[in-house]
Amino acid sequence: MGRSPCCDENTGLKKGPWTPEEDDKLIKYIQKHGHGSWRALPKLAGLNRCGKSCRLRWTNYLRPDIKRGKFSQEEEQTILNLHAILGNKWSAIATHLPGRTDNEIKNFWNTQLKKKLIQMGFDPMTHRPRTDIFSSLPHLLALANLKELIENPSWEEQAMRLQTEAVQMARLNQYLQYILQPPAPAINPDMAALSLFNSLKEGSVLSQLETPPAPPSFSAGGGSYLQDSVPFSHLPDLQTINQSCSSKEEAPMVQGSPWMQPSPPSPAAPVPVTENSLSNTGDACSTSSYGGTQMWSELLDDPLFHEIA
DNA sequence: AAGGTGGTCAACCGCTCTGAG
DNA sequence: GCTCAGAGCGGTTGACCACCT
Repeated sequence: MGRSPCCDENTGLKKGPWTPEEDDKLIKYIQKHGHGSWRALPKLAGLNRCGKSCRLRWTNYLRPDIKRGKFSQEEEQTILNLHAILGNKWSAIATHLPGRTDNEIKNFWNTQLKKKLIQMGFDPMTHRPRTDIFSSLPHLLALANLKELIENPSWEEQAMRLQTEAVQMARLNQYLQYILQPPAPAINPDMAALSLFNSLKEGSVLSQLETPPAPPSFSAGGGSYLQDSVPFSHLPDLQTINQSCSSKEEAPMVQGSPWMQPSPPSPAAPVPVTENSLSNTGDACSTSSYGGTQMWSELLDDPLFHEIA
């Protein structure tokens, strides 16, 4: 297979913007003969262009049924709806918007709709509330630390504190990698979570995110206690994330995720496995959400996040 | 007035898909 | 079933323009 040779060959064909004369030739030829074979068209029409270039010029610009100008509210909504279903299938989306070309829709999406969604706090790929907090956590924490550094005159204290927090963050990172890695290791992340989070709670930045403290009264079945006792318990269930992410539509987003890198078992000693914990096939799926939307929005409403932002 | 910056959009690049031989 | 040419598609680039400093 591979690439069409027509644009590959160094044939001295013209590139770049089309002149009105070229447009005129192309329009007249197609009106008279139809486009037929695009490859053959340039020669027949007397154009020093490759067929591909002619096709693009015609379909994206010269076609008589092209609708130009701003997208209407309805069109915008249609694009959003279709993109949520079809993803970046611009040509498929274009078939539902008479007079609009895939290129035009693609440009509109990239320059305007995408930004709008991001500003509204939605992931433009999944159309769901953004949940990439973990990926930006280090930056947020750095900002938080910077803020404190500026406000607090005691550099020695700050240095000590930062050092402690660095260790804690390293452990947190290790933990996150651990619970998000593939299921192979037969360990129970819930126990690790309890241990690690308890150790992180005192005096760390994490404690600022905390929900009211609760005793670690968990059942042997594992899992449910997290909901009650762990600072991040108001976040969505990672298993739900994984189930959601295993769907074909979202899968590409997690390929090669750093969260998937195998990592040594957490020092916060895991305990034998339960069936539930095993299904945690782990990727961050970091930019998407699902049933836990509300919980995420609660987190996002946390004053700390606003303060940092 | 000049230079910098950001947004828009036409056009290109390179890959995949499709159908004929 | 395989190969190849042509068509189509999505991502990216770069020219142009408007606005800002």
